[in-house]
Amino acid sequence: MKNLFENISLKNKEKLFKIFRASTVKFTKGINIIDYMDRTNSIGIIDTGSIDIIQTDYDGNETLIDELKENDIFGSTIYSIVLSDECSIITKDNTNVTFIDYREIENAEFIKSDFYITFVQNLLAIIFEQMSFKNKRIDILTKKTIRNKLLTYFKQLSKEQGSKSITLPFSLSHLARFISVDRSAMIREIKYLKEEGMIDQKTKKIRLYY
Amino acid sequence: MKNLFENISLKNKEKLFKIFRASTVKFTKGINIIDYMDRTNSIGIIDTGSIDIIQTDYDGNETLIDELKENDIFGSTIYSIVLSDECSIITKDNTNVTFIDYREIENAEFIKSDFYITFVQNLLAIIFEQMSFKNKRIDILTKKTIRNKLLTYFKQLSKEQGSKSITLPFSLSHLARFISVDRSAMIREIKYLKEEGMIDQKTKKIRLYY
DNA sequence: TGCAAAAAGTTGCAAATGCAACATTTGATA
DNA sequence: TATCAAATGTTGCATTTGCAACTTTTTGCA
Repeated sequence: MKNLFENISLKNKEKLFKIFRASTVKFTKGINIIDYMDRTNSIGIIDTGSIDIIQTDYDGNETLIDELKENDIFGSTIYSIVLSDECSIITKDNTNVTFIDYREIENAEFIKSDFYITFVQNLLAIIFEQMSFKNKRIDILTKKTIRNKLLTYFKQLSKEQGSKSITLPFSLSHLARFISVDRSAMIREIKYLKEEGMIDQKTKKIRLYY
Repeated sequence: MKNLFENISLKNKEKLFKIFRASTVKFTKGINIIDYMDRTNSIGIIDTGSIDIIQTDYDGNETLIDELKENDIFGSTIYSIVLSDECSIITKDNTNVTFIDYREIENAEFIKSDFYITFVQNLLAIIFEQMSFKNKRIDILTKKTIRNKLLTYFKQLSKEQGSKSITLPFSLSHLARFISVDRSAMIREIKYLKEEGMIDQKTKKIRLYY
């Protein structure tokens, strides 16, 4: 996975930080970052660690909007409406985040320097990757039954891992949140899939027979 | 909405076309573009017209993955796994699409020219907008009931249109496909919302009371 | 290695949803 | 303006799902 400052020297990285009025902030586990950021114009890049973007609606239900890891980007420009008051950005580990002022991408002075172009290209690559990730999630979420959501996700993994034997990158509880269904209902559906001989499954190891 | 070639002269646009091995293709209504594109390395930009990205699974169910309009971008880099065989890209009108070779963004020779930077910045702006759109759709799709999907979507529109009186940008049938629920079940839920005094609705005009 | 917390798995039941098969209204156009 | 297609709206019913309340298993770590 590409890093935002890949192929950029430390010196030039510091220059970029100046251009973008960037600052790196260290958060401990379990902090809501949103209280620390300028909601209107800044983009956060995760240097190390990981965060969850969680929305809580009026009756207290929590939905996992997004989960971000190293090199992922978040911010009001990307989430716009989503990043409203009901939203929290919670660190899952000790996490370092670099905030840059998005507006400066458009009117930077050092615009013709090599490292500026490298930076923008890196940014582009990261965003493309995130786009792809989001499209895959939408592909799952638009399926109407838990069964089809699971099968779609398994097929995606199978393609990525190049095999009919796949390993889930996270726990089943986590998978349920990711595909946005009730955990127990999901496990029940997995049981049915096993009974019908569509899959074999033991915790995170799954073999597809379809 | 930003155009990919905003602030770029016709002459420079032509240079960019050369750099990116770009070509513009005219499609009539109802064509599946996917047959005409290099699936691995090209990005399509819609100059005029609109397209639907539709997935058909084994039992013939069609899901609307995405619907793109002028200036939107699509391509294998973005959709990766989604753009597999079950996927079709169908023109809804007469549509002009410019294909560029994505790899050339990274190793272009004219990299320091003004218009190249402008181009990349335009691309960035367009992608940010699409990201935001996708996040909003995920926000809706992760809601577990039709009611919450509707309320979430209405709230988004209300924020965008700056009013509690909103106008749907498309038909109700279309809305059902967008939030990926059964149309009749959705209309039933809208009826309940009206009965409970949460909203007023007449075709595309909706007033929120919550 | 033992213990507490997280994850996995089960089940009954009420509520929500999809589906099918209609009737009615709206809108485009010949 | 007559006509046909698309969109809207309605309803019954079977299926799917979420939810709650459990038990059992796994895992991290003191």
